[in-house]
Amino acid sequence: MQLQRLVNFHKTLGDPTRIRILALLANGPLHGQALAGKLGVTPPTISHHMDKLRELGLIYERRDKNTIYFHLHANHLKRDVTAILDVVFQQGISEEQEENEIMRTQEAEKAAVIQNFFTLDGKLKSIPAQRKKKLIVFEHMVKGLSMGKKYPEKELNEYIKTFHEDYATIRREFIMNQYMYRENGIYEMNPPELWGK
Amino acid sequence: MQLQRLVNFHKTLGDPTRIRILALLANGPLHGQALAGKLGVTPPTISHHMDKLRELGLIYERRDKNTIYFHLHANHLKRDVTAILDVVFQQGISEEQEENEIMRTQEAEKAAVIQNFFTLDGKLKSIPAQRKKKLIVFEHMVKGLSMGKKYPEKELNEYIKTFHEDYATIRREFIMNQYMYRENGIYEMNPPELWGK
DNA sequence: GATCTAATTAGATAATTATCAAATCAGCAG
DNA sequence: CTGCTGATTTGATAATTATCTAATTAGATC
Repeated sequence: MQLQRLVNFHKTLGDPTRIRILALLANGPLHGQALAGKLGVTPPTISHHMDKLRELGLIYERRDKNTIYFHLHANHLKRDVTAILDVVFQQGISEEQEENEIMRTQEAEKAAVIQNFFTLDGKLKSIPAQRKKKLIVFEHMVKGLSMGKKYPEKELNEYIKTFHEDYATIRREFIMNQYMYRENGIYEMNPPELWGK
Repeated sequence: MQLQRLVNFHKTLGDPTRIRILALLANGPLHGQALAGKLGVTPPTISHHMDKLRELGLIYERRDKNTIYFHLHANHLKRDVTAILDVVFQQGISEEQEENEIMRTQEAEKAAVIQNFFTLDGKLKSIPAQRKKKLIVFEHMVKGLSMGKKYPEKELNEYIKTFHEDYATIRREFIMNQYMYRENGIYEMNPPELWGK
């Protein structure tokens, strides 16, 4: 349940090499040997750490020829870091960021949908049939992409595959629901005002 | 530095017994044997875990006769949990909670003062002479108390002592600057609007 | 001072794990 | 098919650490 995963999460972050890996990946993807070089350890050690980070859903990888590029799942990291507060205190986070009640309820609803449709390690169980829920799920996934960055179709597919194998359907939905737009094969995020319109 | 402390923090939270201790203390102070009983471990084990939690400044203790009550420093926990995001990403937290620029600047200023006047484990190095900085420091300390709760002078002293040994001066300042008020020996927080007035 | 209670310290054990070298695997380019 | 390159797996080692029992300390009470 909850506790064991929390323990794993913090145990995994409780290692200097792994924290440094996350910090390096925050500036963009890197392949294994590059990480090994920058950190002064051997490739097997990187493999070992990547296993643990992957288990938490904090990274995903994209392959190019023989080289595997590791990417940071920044939104997962941000989401999971405060999870311990939800366990230690009955309800999450602190008073000052409760904002107004409407926002809170909306967010709670979204959180519930995400809880339902994603596994603990961040995979999408299935695409919701209900439009409203579908949009919540898409928004969650799209938040892991960077505003202003250009994504070749192949890279976008790989990203979506970290959630669900049917990347083609989801990529099409991204466009249909205005989360992204395509310009001769290159994808880019729309501003949030357009999402779901 | 930063990194080693971050690692320690997460390593310490990476243990089920310690997380359960924090969750128990979130509902109010408990003494060692009570913790040992509820968790099904022996008192030495509790001592061991308390050492680690104390090192991080996540708990403080108050003695009553032979019994030592452990309290959770909830504000320290909340503060430290997201520290890793500041390290992994150059700047802290996420965009959506940046609020307006003025708030951000004020908060940054406060953070700088707190950084300067508190040690890493949450002790107050000295009482600032400048009034403005002093108020920031007091506000930080007062935030660890609970709104609406009544504090006997002795308990308030003990709390303040977890920051600085000169509890008498600081307790007096709390009153003079309207952070708290006293009613026949019992102290209680004022609403935030009055603080520093 | 003698005794009681609660906590801590000391010492031991078993489990976990970060790391490396060596071997193996998986694509890719001739 | 053959070799090349980067990643993973295997197996070993050293370090860390959660937990226990036994011994000790620190206050309080009588």
